[in-house]
Amino acid sequence: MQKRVTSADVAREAGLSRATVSYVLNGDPRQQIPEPTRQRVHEAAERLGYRPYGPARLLRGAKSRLVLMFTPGLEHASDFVAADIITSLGDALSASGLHLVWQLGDSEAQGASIDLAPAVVLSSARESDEAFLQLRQQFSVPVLPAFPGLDGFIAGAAEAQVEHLTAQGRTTLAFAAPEQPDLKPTADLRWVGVTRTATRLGLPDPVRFAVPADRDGAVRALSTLLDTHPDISGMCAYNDVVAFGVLAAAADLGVAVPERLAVVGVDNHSLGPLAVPALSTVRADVGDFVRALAREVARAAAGDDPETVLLPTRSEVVRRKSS
Amino acid sequence: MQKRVTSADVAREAGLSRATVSYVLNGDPRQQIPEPTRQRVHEAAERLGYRPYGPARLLRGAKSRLVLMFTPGLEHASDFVAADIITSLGDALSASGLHLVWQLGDSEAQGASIDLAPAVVLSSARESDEAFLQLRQQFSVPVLPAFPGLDGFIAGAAEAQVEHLTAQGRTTLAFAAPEQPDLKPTADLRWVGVTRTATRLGLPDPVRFAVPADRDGAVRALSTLLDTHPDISGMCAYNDVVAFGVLAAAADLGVAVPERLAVVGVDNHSLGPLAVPALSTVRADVGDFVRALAREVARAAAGDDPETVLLPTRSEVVRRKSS
DNA sequence: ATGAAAGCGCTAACAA
DNA sequence: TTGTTAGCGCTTTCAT
Repeated sequence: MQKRVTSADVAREAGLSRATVSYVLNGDPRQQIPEPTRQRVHEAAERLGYRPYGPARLLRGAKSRLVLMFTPGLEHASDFVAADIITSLGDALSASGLHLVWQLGDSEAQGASIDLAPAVVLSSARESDEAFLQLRQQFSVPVLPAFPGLDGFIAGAAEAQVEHLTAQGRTTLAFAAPEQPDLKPTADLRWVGVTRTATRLGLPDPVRFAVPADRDGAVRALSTLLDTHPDISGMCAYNDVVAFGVLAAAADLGVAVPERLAVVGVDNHSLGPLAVPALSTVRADVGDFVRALAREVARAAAGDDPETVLLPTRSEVVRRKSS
Repeated sequence: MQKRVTSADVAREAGLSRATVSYVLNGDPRQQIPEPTRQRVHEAAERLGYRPYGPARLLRGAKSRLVLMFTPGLEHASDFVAADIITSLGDALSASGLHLVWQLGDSEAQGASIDLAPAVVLSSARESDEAFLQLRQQFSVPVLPAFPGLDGFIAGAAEAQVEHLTAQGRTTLAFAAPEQPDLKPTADLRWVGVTRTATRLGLPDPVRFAVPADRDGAVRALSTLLDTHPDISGMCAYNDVVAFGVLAAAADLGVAVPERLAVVGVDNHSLGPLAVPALSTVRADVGDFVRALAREVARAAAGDDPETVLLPTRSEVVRRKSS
């Protein structure tokens, strides 16, 4: 553990005071430092490899430039557009001079919150979730939802699916739900969107069924469904991953897609175009949302009042071969 | 921005000194604090919602419990077993009281390194990479490769692929490379593994070809390949994602898999079992590696000497329908 | 234009 | 057993 290079070292090296060093390095506009002096400081800092020490700076009262995001797990990150959002949010925040870092888990911040001094905390949990509240009381900085308006977003995707299938002349629909218990809340939301839209369009009530994650299970589930409800001709999948399960089952059962059964997923998964047949899906443009969220985070980091940002509720169809 | 609750506040509330508060809260074994006093402190802290302030603690010289990991992008996270490794590494580190956080980008740490005081830094880059060196000079703490021995790991996967295909009686092989330029280095490594193993087994030289990310491009590429090299019967894909492209192209071209062409990917992608036909793949058990890496990181965090940890070089085949 | 010094919140050596 | 205090590295007011 090499000794830390401090601004005092730089000052000594440059033959100046610590104050001058600080002025130069932070470009304090209220000070007039002659050019030669600036040079001396910069050279000394360079020579010594000086890096300001964050904790001291923060202790002094500097505003943190760190944004800490909590996500339960990595799978979740490939869920909906999360990966997209996270990546582009990072970029957008950099533009405001903020740095996005990321922690797995939903609130195990106990330890991290000690060594970490974020300006803002983001959580993938809903504002009403236990995990979210825990974060609120763990941190003394603003805690924001990373995916505000998720409910409307989810329902919107379902709406787009149903409308699309209807436009293709498929009116008797099924909803393919995932089996994982932790996905239940989201799946329920999507299901509500599906049924509500079906009702609005005057379609028969859709049928909900669960698709096991394993292929054999998926085959059995689809087989049973089509046996008991032979009139079903359109399938809204919870997401593209579930849709892959449906496509696999259809292939194994010899069910022709889209002739016999049209399938639509959600999320625009990168492998969708490579499915057999290529998977139709639904996706929302989150560009505006991400930019707005980044603005919102920057505002919160600066201590300004929040402003409501919501995920889009409109999704557009990406039509491929499966529908 | 509410005023921060300090240990002085707790001391005042409890009618004690800051030192006593600190002793109690940190459970200093060298002090004998009577039980009633401890109670008073804990109650006061609880009542005020006191949380120790990290920066001050670190400034005082506490060792950071933070491990910062750099990953270029999220796609990379779905690459090889990275997602697996990262998730389980986080768990393993928690067991040692360390907290894994994560930053996208390879060295744009300029800013973050200021507000962040990690005990150890991990980078997905190779030790010889520019980005890696940059991190080394940016941080004054140990910087470790997150995927040490990646070269052997990659070559090992290729070896397993070739051996598997050979065992299936496929001796004239092709290697399906991705087109993305940033994947080139890794793809080259895999290619070397493929050719070397083929040579060792006395097979004819494999043929390398690039698979565009889009379906049409993939179809054209595969079509051309099979036209020019009609004797090819086995395909090693760079990874499962590329393998999906090959499967899609084969389906579109009416090339029977595995009868006409056996396909093997790498990574055990979660969608592999749902491909049409289910995708054979190759994967290494990284459990031991992750545990060893966690130990290594903990050791580095404690300032102990490093010990070499390497990714496994042996991969096992997950045989499914495509081979 | 530059320097001296205070203080952010915390821990630990030293006093009482 | 508990309190006093120095000092970690940094910024910034105030004095020179």
